[in-house]
Amino acid sequence: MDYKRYIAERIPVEGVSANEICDLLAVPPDPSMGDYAFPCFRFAKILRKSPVAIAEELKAKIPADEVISEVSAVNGYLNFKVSKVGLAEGTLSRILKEGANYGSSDLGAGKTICLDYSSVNIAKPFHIGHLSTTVLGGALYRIFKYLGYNAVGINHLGDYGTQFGKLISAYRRWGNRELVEQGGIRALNELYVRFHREAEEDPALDDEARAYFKRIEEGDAECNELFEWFKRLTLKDVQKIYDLLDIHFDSYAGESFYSDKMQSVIDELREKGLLVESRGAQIVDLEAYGMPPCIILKSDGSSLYATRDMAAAIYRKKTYDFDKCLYVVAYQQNLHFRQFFKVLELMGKEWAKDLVHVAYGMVSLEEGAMSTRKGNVVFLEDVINKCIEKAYRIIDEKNPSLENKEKVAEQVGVGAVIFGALYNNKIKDITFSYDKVLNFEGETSVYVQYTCARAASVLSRAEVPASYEVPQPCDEEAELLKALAEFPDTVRSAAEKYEPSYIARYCVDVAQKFNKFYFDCKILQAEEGVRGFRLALTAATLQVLRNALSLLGIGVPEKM
RNA sequence: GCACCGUUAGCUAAGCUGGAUAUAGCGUCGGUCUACGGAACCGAAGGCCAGGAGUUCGAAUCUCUUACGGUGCACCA
Repeated sequence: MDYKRYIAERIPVEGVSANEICDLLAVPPDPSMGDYAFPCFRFAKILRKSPVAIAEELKAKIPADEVISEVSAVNGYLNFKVSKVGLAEGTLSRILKEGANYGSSDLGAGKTICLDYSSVNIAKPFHIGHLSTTVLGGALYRIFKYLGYNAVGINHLGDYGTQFGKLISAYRRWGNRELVEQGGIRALNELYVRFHREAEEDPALDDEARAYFKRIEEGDAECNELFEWFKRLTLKDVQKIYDLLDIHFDSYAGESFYSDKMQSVIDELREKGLLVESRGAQIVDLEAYGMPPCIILKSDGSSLYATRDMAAAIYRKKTYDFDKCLYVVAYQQNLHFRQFFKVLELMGKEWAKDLVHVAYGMVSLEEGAMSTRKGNVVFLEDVINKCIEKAYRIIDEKNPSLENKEKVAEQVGVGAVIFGALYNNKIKDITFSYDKVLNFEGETSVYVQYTCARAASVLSRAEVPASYEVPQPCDEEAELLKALAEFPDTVRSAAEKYEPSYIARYCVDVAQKFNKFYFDCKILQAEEGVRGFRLALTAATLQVLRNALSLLGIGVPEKM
């Protein structure tokens, strides 16, 4: 049940609706003060009474009942305690009944949300700079699905541009079939890095690359065949990582997919009189909006990123009729998104307001920024493998007899990588360090998984009885119950704010509360009349943590 | 120069639409301790919430401003 709502309906303040009161209800800093608090300060002026007096008067008007067990007036706050037995019964029965669906809803029924994330570049290996978009997008995708939305995951492949001319040039000069077949994407990357190194000495290489790219565009069979091969290799390589991270897409329509869909955008811009010539290029002037112009066509007549993105947005609207379209892309591209969103708005697309740039902070190394061209990158595959290895070593040491250690080590190691990327607000920059990712203590996924393993271990020794008494919960139990009851709200606000970190932090909060409970209260040896309840509480905790972690793409081993 | 973002304990961070003594983890020091899994639990030390001004009964939170840091600003994506 909704306690806030229940309480709000019983607070009689003249001229203030239950809805407004509900919004004002807060949670006191210390549970001993109460479960909910109503601050009376802002009514002092209207009612011409002191907040303390208002609280006292309201208190007199609210009788305790089977839900509200106590009302008190303290320093202008009206504090409420709710019946813990009621809280326990309601929360536990709901979680155990709904199971894997606890926290889900039909909030988004009938609505479609497109999510553009990960967007790998062909022939470039996945490095830790791609982790955020992939893992954030993947989590949001699952969260929205969980809330009943029709989510469309789009991997907007970076498969268009002169860099592919460079790649073909490098391959022709220094590569061969065997080399690339054996070395895969890393071999391609080395060719690419070498091209840049040599092009610094010999600028003629750049001309050659441009010529090759032109041939791709013109449909030259040989060049396109090579390019398709590079594309296949990249997707195959990256799929390994997507499998580990539990990432899925419904569409792989990338930049090249839109190469024949840009002309109509250009025509429309021209028709609407938005396109003007400037310094030889075709632009949309955005000075009135405090932005530099959005370049639509270069002076040589070729298209740009913004043009393709607009074509893609229009295509997506037409194809999916989305209610929202999210772009999970680093904040460096902030201006670019503001520009092309504005141009679409100027074109009269009323749905331009539904385009959202979900910006996140950048990842750098302790030595500074990463650069694929210069070759100083940390490959995601290496990071994941190191984490899995470390997990394996620890399992081997702590629990040598564990079955399927490899599988468990994978869940633990991969979980650490995902969790590390999702634990903080997405906008914050991250300095990557192995020490941080490989830390398995404290506020980490490993701590949460360990908590699950403890709960699962208890439950493997005793089942939750079909019916059980609910005693007056102690503080540790009550705190845990309150946290469990919050899960549906947490999922909703994570979706609203596009912040999977809310869920990650929630997991740690629940785990901490469970561990406190676990330490202070015996479960299996509890006296009759308490044991069933504690088993149910344990089962409910495990269920909620499973649900929460699965939204992040993290698995829960039974034992570890 | 202009724009956007950030600045909270030694380090890494929470703090939702302003509300009661600012919250965790790591690290440090001390304790629980022979267990329903110690990858745990408890306690201590550690803070002019970058500086200043304003709005308000009340500001880490809102506004303005300064400083520092990051990012972006015309034919790359």
